[in-house]
Amino acid sequence: MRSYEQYCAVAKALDVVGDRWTLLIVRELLLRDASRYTDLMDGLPGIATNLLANRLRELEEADVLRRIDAPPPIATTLYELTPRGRELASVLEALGRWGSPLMTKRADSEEFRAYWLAFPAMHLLTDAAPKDPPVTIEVRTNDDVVRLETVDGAVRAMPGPAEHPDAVLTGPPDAILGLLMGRVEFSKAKRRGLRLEGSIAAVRRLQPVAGHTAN
Amino acid sequence: MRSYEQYCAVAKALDVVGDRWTLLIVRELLLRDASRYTDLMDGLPGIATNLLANRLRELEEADVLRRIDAPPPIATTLYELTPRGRELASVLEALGRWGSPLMTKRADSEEFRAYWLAFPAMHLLTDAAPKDPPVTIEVRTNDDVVRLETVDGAVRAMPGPAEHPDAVLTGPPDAILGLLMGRVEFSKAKRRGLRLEGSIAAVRRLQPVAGHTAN
DNA sequence: CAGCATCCGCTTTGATACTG
DNA sequence: CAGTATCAAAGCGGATGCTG
Repeated sequence: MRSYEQYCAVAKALDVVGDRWTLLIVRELLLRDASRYTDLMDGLPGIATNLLANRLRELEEADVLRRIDAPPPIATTLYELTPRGRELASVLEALGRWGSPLMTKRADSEEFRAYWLAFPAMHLLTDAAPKDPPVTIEVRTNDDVVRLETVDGAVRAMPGPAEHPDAVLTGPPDAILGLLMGRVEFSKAKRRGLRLEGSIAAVRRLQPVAGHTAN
Repeated sequence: MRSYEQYCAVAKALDVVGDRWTLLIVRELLLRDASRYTDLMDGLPGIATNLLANRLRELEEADVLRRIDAPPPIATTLYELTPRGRELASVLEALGRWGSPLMTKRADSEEFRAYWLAFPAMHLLTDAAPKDPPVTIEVRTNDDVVRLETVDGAVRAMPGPAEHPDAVLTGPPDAILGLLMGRVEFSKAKRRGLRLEGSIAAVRRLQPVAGHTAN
């Protein structure tokens, strides 16, 4: 992208990360850590392969990410954020918070990856009973599995199944997200295809932070 | 911009504000409140007039801003952010914070407006002596004047001159910003063209928040 | 197959000119 | 002042081809 040529910190930041796809590449690397080229392609449905290659080069020059040549057993290059790149987390968090009210019903055309749930889980949910023993909830959606865990009053999301989950949520992503964000009643979420095994109390421990219940 | 077609809050946000120039339009409206079309043109050096017209229409549809037809004496349309648009302040703040280390020496080609200083002043500076009586500093740069005031430990920036400033800083924007952000020594800032009238102690009350002294 | 580079049709951008 | 109209150039998306 052409520089804005403005002596302003916001414009300078956008000179680096304002290009199309750029912040979504950072999202992928924040959520999945070191990734292969093909992993990035899979997590960025719709991107053109030449464009991804260009962006990776630009972001490397801008010290946002670095490429590492994995040791012989793997034999592929990996991309990971630099410390400077990881500082973009606050930008992504603010954007995700602002975009959260737009996450209503999912259109059929919209792509989804289960690990994307880690973002709203971490930033938009808290544990309503932080003193109680931690809970683990397994979430199965889009043919993929993630687990949500309460840690010190916060909520963490990790890829893969849970060992002994307190609850298992299965169903379409918009029903699961609607329930967790308090936008959709449990009964309505069930009508949208949501299924619950285990403790509903464990699910109710996850509460949206103020300002995100509406809509 | 084409939608990313992803069921992800960050992608949804970027669908609305990810276009070129869009977040800078929001910056202008955050800093100057209701603005005329020509005011926006002036605060966005480099934008094409048709592009500004397009963006304003899109942002109005997205409930980010609204146009108000000012009463007869003014007889012009004004643009102002909606509450939803004002919530983008956190995104701009995160971007500005991240871009701040890039604000080193100003290139001759880079445009600058004095009121842009309000952003770093508000978000990146604090009052080191909040118990003491508040101070006012007048900043003259780029043929324009803004004043910085300490309020409850924070720093506020307002357009226009101060009545009885404790200090007056005059000089190029990068010297002023370098001094305030602690990146440039006072003596070096003077060599870059900075001039100080009044109390240097008043200026030293303004301290960068943690994480922004380096570089 | 992973990691690109090349080509091509289309859309967006930026510069300029023009209008009520 | 507040835009609209026009057009060349750049960027984007999709398909395909090349290399280890």
